[in-house]
Amino acid sequence: MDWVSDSDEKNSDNFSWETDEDDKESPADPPGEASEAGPSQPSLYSHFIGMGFSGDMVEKAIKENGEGNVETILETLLTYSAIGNSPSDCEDAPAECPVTSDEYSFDSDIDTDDPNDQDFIEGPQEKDKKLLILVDMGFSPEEADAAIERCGLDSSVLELADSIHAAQMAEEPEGIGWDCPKTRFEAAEGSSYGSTRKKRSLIEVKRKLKRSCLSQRRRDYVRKSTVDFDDAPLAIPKPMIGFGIPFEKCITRRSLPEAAIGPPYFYYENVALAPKGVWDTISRFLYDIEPEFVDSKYFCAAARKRAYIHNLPIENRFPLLPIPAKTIQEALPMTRQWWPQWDKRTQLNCLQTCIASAKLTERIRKALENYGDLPPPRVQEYVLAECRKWNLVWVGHHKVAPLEPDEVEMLLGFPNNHTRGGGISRTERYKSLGNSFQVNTVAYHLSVLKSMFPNGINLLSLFSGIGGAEVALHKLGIHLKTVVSVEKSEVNRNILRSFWEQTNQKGNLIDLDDVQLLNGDRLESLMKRYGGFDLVIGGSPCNNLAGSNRHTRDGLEGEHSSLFFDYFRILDLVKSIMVKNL
DNA sequence: TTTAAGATGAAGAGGTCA
DNA sequence: TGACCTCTTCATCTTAAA
Repeated sequence: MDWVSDSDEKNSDNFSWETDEDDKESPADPPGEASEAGPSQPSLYSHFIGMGFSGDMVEKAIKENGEGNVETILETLLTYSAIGNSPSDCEDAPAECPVTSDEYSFDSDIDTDDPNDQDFIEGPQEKDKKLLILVDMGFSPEEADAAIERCGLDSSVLELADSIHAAQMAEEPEGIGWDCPKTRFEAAEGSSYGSTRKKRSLIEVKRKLKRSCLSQRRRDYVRKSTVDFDDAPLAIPKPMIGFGIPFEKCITRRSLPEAAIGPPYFYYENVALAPKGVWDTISRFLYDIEPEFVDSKYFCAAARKRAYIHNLPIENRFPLLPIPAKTIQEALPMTRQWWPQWDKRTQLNCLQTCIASAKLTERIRKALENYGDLPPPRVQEYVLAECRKWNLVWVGHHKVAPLEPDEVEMLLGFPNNHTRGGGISRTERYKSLGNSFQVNTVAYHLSVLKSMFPNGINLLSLFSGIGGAEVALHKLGIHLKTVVSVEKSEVNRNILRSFWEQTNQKGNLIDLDDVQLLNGDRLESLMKRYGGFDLVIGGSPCNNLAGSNRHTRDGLEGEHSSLFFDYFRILDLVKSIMVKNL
């Protein structure tokens, strides 16, 4: 077993794969300690730099839109990228596109008297930034430098990359590419040539620009009463069974957008009932794949409405055995003797991060103690409402209680005592469990990997939490050759480490604490050492999406939930690096 | 300093009914 | 079809207790 923590990386001289290059501060890295990454401007700045935009564009876009509006900043950046320095270019945009040169002109907003804008126009700093971005895109420094010489420093990164690509096309023979499936670039361009990393990025940027125009149009016209099919938000299917559930008739075939096909496999999860438009945006970024909406009540005794976007096959899925109980009374048999006839619940609601207080259960006991087995309707209604709200179960006569952490572990499909011990408090256990995957549900989706990777898989696990993905794969009997796990919470990292040790894993566990530190160089280094990733899995924070959040339900622009864009950024980098190394 | 308790609504889906 | 209603929701913040 080889386990390496992020802190060990920094402190150990034995960490051979970590080169000195990795220690150099990249412009994509936020300043300060890794664990301090947050919503501040440097973080946003590095966030978008990591996506391949120039520093000046990012600064300008943040200045225009404010720090809080991540999606608008992104759309502005995509617009900048496509129109480059020529506002007139945007006039060639589709007629319905509301982006005018007046609104999004890049040059026209430059104040030549402003030293900041002067830096933007020209300067060594700008050249360095463009060089770095091009290198990060996968071009060699020589190619990047030659392109700047050819096109001039005023050229946009997009134009420079186009120029490099043109030079590559002139040099490379035709017919090089993936055998099957087609690459995203091939799909987009109809080319027979296997894509380079940047070539695909260009297509993506252009595609997103088009979509950003559509999105802008959507914002402008959505208030009108006319119904446009394209503008209809994603509908949540009913029943919420995704492509199917065990032992029921399932959909076994689907057509993925071609841009989504190809290594690595990926699997993204978040709350299904997010604010309107969130899943449209997530889907748009994740290669236009339709989300699979699944309620875990079909897999266990608790509801958990989640959506999953993945490019996994959906044929020949199989469930984990034994099949978990699907009713409260079967899952928690000790409650049967106390369960009143007038409480018709058979399943629990979503298991959240907080539980009911002792005072509430005391109030319920007092409300019931004056009555026999059949309290009056108003008392029943009050008690049932609180029971549904807090997932209370009957543990005695007139006595309800919140679930114990062990019971939550069991309902979510984790091993007994998975989160217990090792210094974790009861409150932290509830919080970590409330934020985790339902293992049986995820395992059902991942089960198709077992026959595809008989010798095990390399896993990049983003926002790992308490290791729901790792547990699911382990329970499926899929050997974990290498797991690069990124999780900010030390408590959660300790839980995963404990799982790794308790289950005698023989593979490598590399443990990082901040997704924002995973830049192209570091990913390439990891992938070079371990041979790439077979699966990129993660569920980014839901804090700003969840209905329970009364304070900061800000959608994907929220402080925590905007980390989705890091999932996308990292996934796109992994795809690009793997294509490049084919 | 850490942990737990208690108070804090709103968004959105879905059902019913006129 | 739209108004109205019920139900559900991977949470956050402040304060008190240990």
